[in-house]
Amino acid sequence: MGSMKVHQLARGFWEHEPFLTLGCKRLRPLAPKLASTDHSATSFDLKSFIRPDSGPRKLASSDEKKDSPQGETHPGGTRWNPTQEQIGILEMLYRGGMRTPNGQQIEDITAQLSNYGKIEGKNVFYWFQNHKARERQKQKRNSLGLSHSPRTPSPITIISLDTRGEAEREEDSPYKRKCRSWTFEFLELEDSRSCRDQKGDRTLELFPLHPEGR
Amino acid sequence: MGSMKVHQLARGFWEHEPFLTLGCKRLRPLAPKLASTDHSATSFDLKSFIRPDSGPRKLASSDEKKDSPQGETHPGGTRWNPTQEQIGILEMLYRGGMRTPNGQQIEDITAQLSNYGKIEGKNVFYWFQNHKARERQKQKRNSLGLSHSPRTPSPITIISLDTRGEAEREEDSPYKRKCRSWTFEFLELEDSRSCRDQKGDRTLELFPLHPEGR
DNA sequence: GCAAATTAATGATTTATTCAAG
DNA sequence: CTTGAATAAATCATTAATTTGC
Repeated sequence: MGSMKVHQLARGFWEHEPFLTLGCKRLRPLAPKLASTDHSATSFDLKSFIRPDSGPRKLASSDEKKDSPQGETHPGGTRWNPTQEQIGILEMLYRGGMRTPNGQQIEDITAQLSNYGKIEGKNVFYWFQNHKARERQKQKRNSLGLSHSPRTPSPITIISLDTRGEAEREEDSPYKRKCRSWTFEFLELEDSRSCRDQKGDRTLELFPLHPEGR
Repeated sequence: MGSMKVHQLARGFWEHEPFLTLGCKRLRPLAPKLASTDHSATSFDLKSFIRPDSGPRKLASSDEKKDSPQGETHPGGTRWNPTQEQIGILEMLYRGGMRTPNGQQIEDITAQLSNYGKIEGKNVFYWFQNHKARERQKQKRNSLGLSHSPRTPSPITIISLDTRGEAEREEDSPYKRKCRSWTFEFLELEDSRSCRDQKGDRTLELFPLHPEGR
């Protein structure tokens, strides 16, 4: 089950340097970065030298005054670390029926949640995506593992938030046309910690293709 | 100001949450964000989370100033209709090796392509996504159906679209970590946007729209 | 008791699939 | 049919829990 990956090392076929590679210092000789499925007992873990503070600061000007000294929200500032209040509100909204908020809704939610910690719109977006997906797979697993009682669809808790009769039942309808207006931020945060260049070993997925397809 | 009635008939867990519908008040003394163990009642004004979705998706397209040089345009604003020049440039970039441009690159490409017709960043993003996927599935189908002659990639034609020598040999590697920083556009605003206190210092950037946009 | 090593959760990206406009 | 647009699934990567050795 699943997709097996075949590492094809056809390094020569697509090996055409498209652009003039210059200045790209990101090309570091990092370790091969073995796949996570590695089972060897090599206790060589190299991810434990990320010192939270006083770490190797970049030689750039220390202009990242963003992180407050308290660092309560998320010290490192790498990825969003939600607070309990934020999670609570998000879960409540989820239970209220919200599944894929649009841009306006994300804006509002973000604005509100920012009172409890640093947060961005994409965090809200991702949270809903992940939560929805994981709830679904959890339910599926339960449905399979547990007794096959497909009844009891869910203990719906429809909290109608006065949507003026728009109904807006955002149930489990897959593939709904929602026009989410979004764009990129163009910030290009090229931090040294993230954005690892990660030499990509070509892997070709051989997923079960459809019989006829379309 | 709309008096949001909150019919919170949840299932008991959130019964005690005092939801203050403060309406236009948002100045909050910066919640202390206590430790995660704290579970105090978080007051939370759901200003207008479940906004009634703004039925018409036409976002104020009153400015039909878009006199397309080539007639290729999307008058109603339904979806992007690329011009030949745009497609040509995009294909060149693709054959040059670009697969998943980051925010900066998308910005550049969009800026360039906007000379040939209306375009947004997301169009560029989607184009690369779709083109990559469809090239792949086409190739897969070919390789499976019969020993089809492999499309010779042809000379690569260094395009170097004014990107100041941005190397970025983005090959056909699946799952590459790219730090694309993006946010939503949040211009779905119609009426009833009353209390937009617009902190401004929030993390969402709300960068000004491009001259070609909207 | 603490800190490194390991594991479990989950945030963030990319790919696959689907829908609908033209 | 072609393809832009959007969502779901898969997966990578980082952080918090948890375990383990001292």
